[in-house]
Formats: sequence, structure tokens, C-alpha cells
Amino acid sequence: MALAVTSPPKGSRAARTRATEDRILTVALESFGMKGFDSVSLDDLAADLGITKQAILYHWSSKRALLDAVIDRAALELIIEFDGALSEEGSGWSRVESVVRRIFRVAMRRPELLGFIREISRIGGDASLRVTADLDPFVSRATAYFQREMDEGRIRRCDPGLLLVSAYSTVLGAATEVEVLRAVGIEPTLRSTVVRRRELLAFLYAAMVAPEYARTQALR
Amino acid sequence: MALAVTSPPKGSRAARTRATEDRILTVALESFGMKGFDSVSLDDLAADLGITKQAILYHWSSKRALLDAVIDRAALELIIEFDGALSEEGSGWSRVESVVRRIFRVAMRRPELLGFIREISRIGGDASLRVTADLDPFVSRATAYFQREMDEGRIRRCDPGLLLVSAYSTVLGAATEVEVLRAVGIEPTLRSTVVRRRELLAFLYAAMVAPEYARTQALR
DNA sequence: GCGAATGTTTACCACTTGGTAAGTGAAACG
DNA sequence: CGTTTCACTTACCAAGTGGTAAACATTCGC
Repeated sequence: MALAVTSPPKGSRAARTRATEDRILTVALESFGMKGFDSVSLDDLAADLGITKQAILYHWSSKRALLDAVIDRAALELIIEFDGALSEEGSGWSRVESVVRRIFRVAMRRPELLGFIREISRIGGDASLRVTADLDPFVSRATAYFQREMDEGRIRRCDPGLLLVSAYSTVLGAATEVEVLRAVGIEPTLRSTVVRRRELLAFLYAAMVAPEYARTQALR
Repeated sequence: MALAVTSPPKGSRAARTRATEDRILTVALESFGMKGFDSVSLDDLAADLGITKQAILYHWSSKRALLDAVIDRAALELIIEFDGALSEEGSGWSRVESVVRRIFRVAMRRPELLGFIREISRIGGDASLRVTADLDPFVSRATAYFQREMDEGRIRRCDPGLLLVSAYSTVLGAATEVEVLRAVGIEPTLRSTVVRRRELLAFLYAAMVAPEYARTQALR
């Protein structure tokens, strides 16, 4: 059901174009992330936006081209969300903790963002390459950070890349695997999420922090 | 010289029907798991099987009905793969280790099986409920096992359900998140998988095993 | 052997899909 | 002001989509 928005056009033409493309990307990211790329038709998308499918095809020449744009958008938003956490002050465990808290926040408020990354991974091919390339700078920073922490004895020594994957999939899973949570009898409410996050932080803490370093820490 | 030259028909009619349905389920599970439910048409499926789409619709009245059957099949195969590991002798860490090794083996040899569970989780609704119900007995056994291990001080005390989710998503992620692995510069070859599994076991060991118990163990 | 049940195919159908072509109204520009 | 450009719509289309109906072939019970 399209809402007949006859509100007067605002801003310059270029600005309005940008705004439209922005809206399309936002809705597309949400739909692709929640339902999957193939499950969302251009007509569905257009209906949600209150425009016609051809308007979308005016801005991007094909559905696939739109996907590429959505990938770039998703990577950008992810980096904005997480890269800040890496830059925060604090060291060792406290920084890891802040990253985990951020991922949980994103998983709660923007589930489509993490779902979209999963979706792209499954599509494979060029799409995967694209998101990989987009996220590369962030991944480099994260692994470099892990390496540094290991060198200074605060994190258990191991392959930084594999540690990142383990931590990533652990957090992403606990944050997004709603059905699995249901299977083990955990209804994903806001309150249970807090508990989940605390348990997961304990899990990660035990897994990552070097025992010698942990002994020097009074807290936790 | 009365040897039958008519090879095509094998077994009784009922047996051949069962065999056909089996083939359909196998191919459907593989396709749905790798490409996604909506990305695979009945015509695609039929073409892979060398039959017509209507033959599939003869055995299941709709694509959705076929999905339900595939869900049951996938759950059954998962339980067969993993439940055995829970029954193996050995206690504490060695049993966890054997489960992890099994998941890795499945992830390597049957990626479509784990991919399918992910896919179903995303479809949501009745499909998710169905797989949840199918896997419930296994989940119960696993959490009960964790509980027992905790009571006996071999595993760090925490919520067994959450521990299961953490371990599940960690292993599943490390085993299946191929694109993420690529992003951190790990090409998922057979050799790297062995390394990955070893690192992951160390990660899980640190996360799960109770420190007091670990100290009593000479090995590892 | 014969009719009935069964498994599969051929022939369709209404509808949706991504995508093209041509038109339209308003803003931008000289 | 006219006209050109732009953002978008209406009108299509060919190729699929899941699904139905009926014809056909094989195997079963008798």
C-alpha cells in the first residue's frame, strides 16, 4: 500500500536525489538483511518506498547494481559502528568488552545489518569479494590490535585472525541466532539479552585473556 | 541364459518410491542449504534430478510442504551426526572435543547441512518452529550433559543453555564463515582447517573448562 | 490377463520476476 | 520566456514462478 505523499519537494534537486537514493538504500538494506536478497523483489522494495520499481532502476541499472550499493552502505555503517570502539581509550580486556557491547547494541537495534553480512557471505562470488574488500581496513586494524595485546601479554597468544573469527562468530551468533536461543529455551527479550551479554563476556574473557594477566586484575 | 536385461526397474514399487523421495530430499537439502530456499525453484531442483517439477509436486503437494520434509530430514541427519558424540565414552573436556571435531567434520563434508539450518532460522515462522521442535531432544541431552559436567566441577559454572549457544555459534562460525575467514586472510583449505580446529579447541577449552579442573589435567 | 492404483510426463495457467521504451511534469538554465 | 535536463511514471515484455489437469506408462492385486 503506497502512501500518497504529496509533500512539497524540499531542497535542491541534487539534494532530493541524494535523499531518495538514501531512502532506497536504507529500505533495501533492511529488506535484504531480514528476508534475503532473492526473497525481495524490486516491486516489494518499491511498494515499501511508495514509488515504482522503475524509479529504483533509474538510480541503479539493475538489481545486482543496487546490491553492490547496499553492500557498500552496509560496510560503511558497520565500520562506523565498530571502528569507534577500537579507537576508544582503555586497554586489554576493557576494549574488547566495549567492542562486544557495541556488537550487541547493533544486533539489538539493527539486526538487518548483521543479517545482511551473513546473507552476502552466502551469496558468494563478487558480492562476497566486495564486502570483504570494503571491510578490509577494519579487519586490519582489529587484528593489529589483537597482535599488540598479545605482545604485551594481555591476551592469550594465538593466531590473531582466527581469534577474530572466533570472537566474531561467537558474538554474532549469541546476538543473532534467535532460533537457536529459542531451541535452548531462551526467549530473546530485552532482559534476557542483558544476561546473555554478561554470560558471553565471561565466556570470551575466559577464552581470550591471558591467565597471567587475569591474575593481576582485581576486577571481574 | 535367462538373465534379465531389463535393468531399469529395481526393487518393489514402494522401494523405488522411497528411493525417489530420498533423492529429492537429498538434492533439495543440498540446494536449499547452499543457495537458499527462495533462490531454488522447483524447476531447478527437477533439472538437477533429471525429472520434471510435477514429479516433485506429486510427492509433496507444494514447495512449502517439501521444505517441511527437508527440515525433518536435516534435523534427523544432524542428530545422527552429533548425538552419537554425546554418547561416546570419555568425560569432561574429551567429550566436548569429540563433539567439536564432529561439527568440523560435518562442516567440511556437508556444508549444506549447517547452511540449511542457518537458512531456516532466517525464514522464521513455522519453519523455525519445526526445526526447533525436531532438534529439541538433542538440545535437551546436550544441556543436561553440560549441567552434569558443571555439577562435577569439570566445566566452568554458567547457564548451560547460553554455554551451548556460545559454543554452537563459535564452532559453526569458525567452520562455516568462509567469507569472514577470507577477510582475515585465511583461505579455507583442508590444511588450514586443521589449524583452525586446533586453535578453536584451545579457544573453547579456555572458555569452558573450569580452571581448578584444568590444573589437575596434565595433558594439553 | 485386466482393471486399478501408482508414479511420471506433457500441456497449461495465472501470476511474478527483472528489465526496456516511451512519455510526463517540474525544476534548472539560457 | 523557452527548452533542456532530470526524476519518475505508465505501459509493456519475455522469462520464469508455483501449481493444476489430464494423458500416459508401469506395476500391482485379483
